[in-house]
Amino acid sequence: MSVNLGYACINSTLQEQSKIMCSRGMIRRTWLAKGIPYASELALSNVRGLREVVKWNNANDISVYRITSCLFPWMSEYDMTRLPDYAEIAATLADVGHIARTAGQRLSFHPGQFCVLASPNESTVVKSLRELDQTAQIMDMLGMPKSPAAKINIHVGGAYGERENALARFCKAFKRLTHSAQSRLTVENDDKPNLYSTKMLYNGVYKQIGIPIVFDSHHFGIGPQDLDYHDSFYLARSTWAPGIKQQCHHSNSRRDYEDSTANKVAHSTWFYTPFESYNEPTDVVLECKGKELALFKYLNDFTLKDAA
DNA sequence: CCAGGTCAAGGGAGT
DNA sequence: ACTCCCTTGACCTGG
Repeated sequence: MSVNLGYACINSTLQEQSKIMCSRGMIRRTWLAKGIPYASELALSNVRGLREVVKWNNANDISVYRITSCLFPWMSEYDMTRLPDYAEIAATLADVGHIARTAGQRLSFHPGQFCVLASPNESTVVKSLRELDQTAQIMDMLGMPKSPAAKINIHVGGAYGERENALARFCKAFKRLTHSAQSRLTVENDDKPNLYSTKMLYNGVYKQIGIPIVFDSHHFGIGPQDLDYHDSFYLARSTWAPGIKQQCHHSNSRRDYEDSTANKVAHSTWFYTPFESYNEPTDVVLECKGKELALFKYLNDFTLKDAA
């Protein structure tokens, strides 16, 4: 099979059947009240949950999985090595990494909307650098390769109507990251016309600093329109070094298929169209509300039919 | 025990 | 300059 499918963050089966989670966090008020000891407790609980999810993925032949960015609550506020449970957390993560690598399961991260390397605001950049460095530190604890095989994927952001300047700021800020973070960073095309297309990322990021582009099929449809799907896919594909499998995202619009009142950028629960990869070997993270159950349904609806 | 309001962070769009 | 919105999913309170 040329396409390996994966899913993101929550395993609904484990969560519902066994209350296994890896994204327990706390709101600010609780953080101020309970602080580091509670953060440590939650982080340990989260990485133990992650171990169960990774084992489950192996047992279910799923070889692509995005880890939640909420593993360590309030991570930016402390040095992870100072958590009271650090030794056990680190040992658990090492075990998780071993389990994943042994089975050839590819793990990734996708920090969210607040991580903006291209921001004109220096304090936002500093916070973003820290988040990426710490995320890379978790990859290191997992024993994952320092390459986009273990990708940490983000959006460029910070456009303010001046994409050229923002792209330049992004590349400049990139150089301030640790090697561990630089080696794994990837950028993704956006879902708004005023943000970045695959082509803009190719010229403004890949040609400058050489990091790969994650092609998102759904964002392609609603972002800037400057290339067709085929050319966007192959342009993104050309940024992945030999030996490191291209990774893409696929989702369907909730508005188009499930709820006409939903925002067009919202994801559907299930899939109505398969990812078009032109039969190229690719890893695809499915983004949908149905999580791993939608992955199984996708396989049933599309892949098996194709094989028949 | 559950429903529903709330929630660190950035940025865009509309006024 | 201001407000509200984006997505997501878990927190947490009050009933």
